[in-house]
Amino acid sequence: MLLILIPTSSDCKIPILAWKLSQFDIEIVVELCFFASFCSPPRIKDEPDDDGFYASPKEDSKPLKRPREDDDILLILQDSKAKKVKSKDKKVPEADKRKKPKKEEEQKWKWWEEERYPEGIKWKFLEHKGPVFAPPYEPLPENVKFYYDGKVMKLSTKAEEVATFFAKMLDHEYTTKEIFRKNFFKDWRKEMTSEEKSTITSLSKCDFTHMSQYFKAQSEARKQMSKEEKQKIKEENERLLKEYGYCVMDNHKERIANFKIEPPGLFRGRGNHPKMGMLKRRIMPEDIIINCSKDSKIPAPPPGHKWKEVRHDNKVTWLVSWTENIQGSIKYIMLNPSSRIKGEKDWQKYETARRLKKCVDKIRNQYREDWKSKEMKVRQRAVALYFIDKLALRAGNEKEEGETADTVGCCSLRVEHIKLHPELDGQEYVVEFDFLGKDSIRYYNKVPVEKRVFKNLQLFMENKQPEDDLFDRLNTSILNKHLQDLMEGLTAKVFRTYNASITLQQQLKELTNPDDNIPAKILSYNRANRAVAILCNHQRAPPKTFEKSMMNLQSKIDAKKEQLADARRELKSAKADAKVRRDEKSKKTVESKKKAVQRIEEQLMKLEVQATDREENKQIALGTSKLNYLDPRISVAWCKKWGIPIEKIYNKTQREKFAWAIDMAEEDYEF
DNA sequence: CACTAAACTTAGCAATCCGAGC
DNA sequence: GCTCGGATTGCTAAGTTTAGTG
Repeated sequence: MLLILIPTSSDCKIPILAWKLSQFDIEIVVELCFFASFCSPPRIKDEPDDDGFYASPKEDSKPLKRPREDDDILLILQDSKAKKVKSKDKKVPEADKRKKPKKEEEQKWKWWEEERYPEGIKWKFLEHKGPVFAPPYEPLPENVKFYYDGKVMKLSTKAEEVATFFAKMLDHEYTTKEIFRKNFFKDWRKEMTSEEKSTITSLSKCDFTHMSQYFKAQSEARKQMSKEEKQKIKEENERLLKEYGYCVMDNHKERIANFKIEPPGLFRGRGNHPKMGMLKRRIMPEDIIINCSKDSKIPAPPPGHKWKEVRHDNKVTWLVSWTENIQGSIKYIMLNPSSRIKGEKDWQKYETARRLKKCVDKIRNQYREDWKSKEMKVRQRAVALYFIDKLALRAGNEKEEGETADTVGCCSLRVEHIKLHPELDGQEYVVEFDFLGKDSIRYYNKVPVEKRVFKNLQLFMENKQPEDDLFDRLNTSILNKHLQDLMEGLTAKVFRTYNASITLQQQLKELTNPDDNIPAKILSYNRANRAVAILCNHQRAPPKTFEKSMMNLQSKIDAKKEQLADARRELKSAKADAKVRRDEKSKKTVESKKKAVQRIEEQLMKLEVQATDREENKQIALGTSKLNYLDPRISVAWCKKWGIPIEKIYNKTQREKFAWAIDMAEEDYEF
């Protein structure tokens, strides 16, 4: 198929083209959206309305995709921004290729205006300097003592290093925990000489307090350092960043996210982790796998050392990897979120969620049907999916017992995690959830559900022990396979992304009051954001200084109120004065007093809004959803629509991460 | 199909930074 | 200039999903 489109004004033609194509090939539509969204204001919302692909039963049976080999689409635009869009595996005559704008280079490279690589290929050229290793251990000064059983004991360097890890944590509650102490002691002994091992047989006889004091003094000293010294450290860090913090990927210099190797220390998992206190060992060059281009300058290992391996795999995005010793998992050094490779993926994630939007109704109807299935497996799948959709639960992979904290997600819920209330507080069929999720954050919620769901849950729980799986015929793999059949690229987490983003969009619509001033509008934004955070259960520990800071803010408000009262009094008397005198000067005074009152009113309002916002945010973390779940184009569009500076919503880092969205979304963007 | 390894995203907390108010 | 406290950044653990294997 060859299609040539010559629009007169680029704005209106794209959707029409998309419409026509959509009847043939979904993939192409996606690419066109991509295209449409950069060549002119994104008009994705104008895409054909759904039913084409999903809603109509007729379309349903048809394969979503047809072989791409036949497709060769070429768009030629007359406008200067001409770009080509072609199907991945076909060549387009070289002559038609227009040079990308040169010299726009590094400053702000708009990777989103470029063609994407074929599936699987992550880069063509990659060069970097390798990782920065943790600084070597510096033995304690002679005068800092360790005591065993009341007596001074000089430790070998290795044993001492591990001891310092413990000493540095002495104030933490977890050094009192049995598991932590047991794990620590076991691993510490492995680092001891045989004499040390035979002497040090009990952790409770170890006295780290002197060491601990020394470290406290050290960190105090660090705070007290002179400006020059601090400046020097800062410069050293900048040098390190400059040298190791960037790589070259396909002609562009890109920021690396974590170029420093994690230093050794004691592992402290989240929650009740069975491995807490274990020694996280020092990573050496011999542990490191380097990934880069064959034809790049390969990073040199530190003198006297070798890399474990150097490979050239452009099917992956990481630059460096090593295996960590606590869980035996692999750790990676990868690029910053502002990089092309992360940004594209992020963008794609939201596009997948938007595709779900088009077929979510159908999927919902489907799982509601499945609640009635005669197959247990299907019913369980359908109820689980309902939870994932309605409550934004995570998928819930099974975990190896004893390796990690006991936490669950949807598929791994156990009978003990829910309670069924046929009636509760005047509501029917209430399910009470109470479990620890990711990071051992508690999920607690009472949710009225459909009668069918309730009955199914009763069925699933029959003859089971509290510690049995609620969905015993289901796991994430089964669920995701099913989802894949419902929509290409659909997995459990897409529901979280979709529901988060659609909630933000809908809440913004509902909460934004056109007459509000900017701070009040931002409060509305934060409230919409908060609704999402609550949905996703993004909690935080109330800041330690919360109460105090609230009090401070309140006193500021009180002060401002007084100030306002004063200003009003002054205005009043000025007015009275002006009435008597009737001269220019007193009129001017009235004006300026009026202005002052207004200014103070605004300040007061701002403070009050701030107080409300903070109070409502006490235990809610907004960052996670903002960064990972909310399509940034929704926020950008909202800002444009209401004239809110984007800086009020996204800080510098966030603006870098979302540069693509800030550049392409217009005020009419719809998720 | 079950199992595991690998790759990549998502997560909360602690350390650090930085600017407003003294 | 200095200090306090909120904002930002860094850190790395803990998830999800995919790919590979027998």
